[in-house]
Amino acid sequence: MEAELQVTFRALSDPTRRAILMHLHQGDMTIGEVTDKFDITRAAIKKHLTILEQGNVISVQVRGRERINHLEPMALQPVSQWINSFSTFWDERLSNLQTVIERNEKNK
Amino acid sequence: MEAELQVTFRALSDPTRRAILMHLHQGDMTIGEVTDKFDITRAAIKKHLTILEQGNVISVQVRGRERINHLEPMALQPVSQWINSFSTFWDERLSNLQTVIERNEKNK
DNA sequence: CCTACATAATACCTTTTGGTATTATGTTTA
DNA sequence: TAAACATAATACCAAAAGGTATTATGTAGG
Repeated sequence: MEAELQVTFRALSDPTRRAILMHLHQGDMTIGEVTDKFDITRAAIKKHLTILEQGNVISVQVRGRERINHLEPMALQPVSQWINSFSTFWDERLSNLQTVIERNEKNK
Repeated sequence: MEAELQVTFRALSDPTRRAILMHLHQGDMTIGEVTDKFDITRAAIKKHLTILEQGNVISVQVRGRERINHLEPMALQPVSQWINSFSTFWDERLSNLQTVIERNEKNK
């Protein structure tokens, strides 16, 4: 459990990797496509993608000679839960969400 | 904004530091008291506390010759918000929380 | 005031991280 | 099948991180 948490936290702890996740949020991308979004070499991007994959934050599908990188947002859940285990914070959030949910109900 | 996110993520990215936060969740502690919970030197603990302080995740109050370390759970909010910005995940969480809130309502 | 003790500061070492460069491998496609 | 192209693998470098050891400093209390 702690081990899982750690690989995920490690994956998220670098600004470049978080930026990659944001890009993948728009849709799946090959290594080359990801590289085009940044000013660093493909090999460096590849290293980041490997760490993201180890953290289960992305999944990779090999298609022909390409590797398609796909965001796995559910992997963020353990991190979110860890954060929410600090109850003071949790209570505060809960009341904020109450408002959000009520607003959603009205729009139905 | 990214800068703030980064210092917080950095603070959380180490297992020892997360364990320190869990201990501080029980109550404020001096450096010595925190050290007693671990098997590493006081100097190493102090370095971790400095990084936690830079991430605004704890605050420090100097009292006489002691430094009282205090948890600041609200600092986790930007990280939580970043995670929730991945909407697939968010939608899933929202419905879970709906359940939690409804249960709370019944207990009032 | 002076001694004991908690924290601070500094120097130093090892490992990890982020990156580049280069070479190899495998897959299309003309 | 050969050439072009995308990814993989390896070696290497510099900087940062995590840690210990040691010395300095400041504060409480007898």
